[in-house]
Amino acid sequence: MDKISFEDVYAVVRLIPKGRVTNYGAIAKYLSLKGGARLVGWAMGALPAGSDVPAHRVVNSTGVLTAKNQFGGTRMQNLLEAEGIEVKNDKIVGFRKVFWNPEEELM
DNA sequence: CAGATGACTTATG
DNA sequence: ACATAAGCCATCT
Repeated sequence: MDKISFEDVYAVVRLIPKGRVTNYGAIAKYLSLKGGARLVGWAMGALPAGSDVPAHRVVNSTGVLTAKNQFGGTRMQNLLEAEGIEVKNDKIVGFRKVFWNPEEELM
């Protein structure tokens, strides 16, 4: 595939270990989409409900739960806390520590 | 085909 | 530190 598609993004998101999070830019970069962070977000937005894709583990570069609004309330934060991720003020505590870099972990 | 849109990122004032 | 602007790519209208 020359261009990325939903499944490419989903595949990476599915690989995110429990208790870890990543950002759109990292996924985009892993897919060779240097500045295509928006595409990742767009793919997430197209993510059908009931999918086995942990979209709640994907946040923006600052560790803020930008997608919590789309999850519909506190559902996203609840899921993250259930995995051991601390969330304060819609922002992930120690984001740099729980950050999961696909380029480093998957190589 | 051209313009608009988006769960983003980085740089600049 | 907050606000604004520009850059990025796939899809939609």
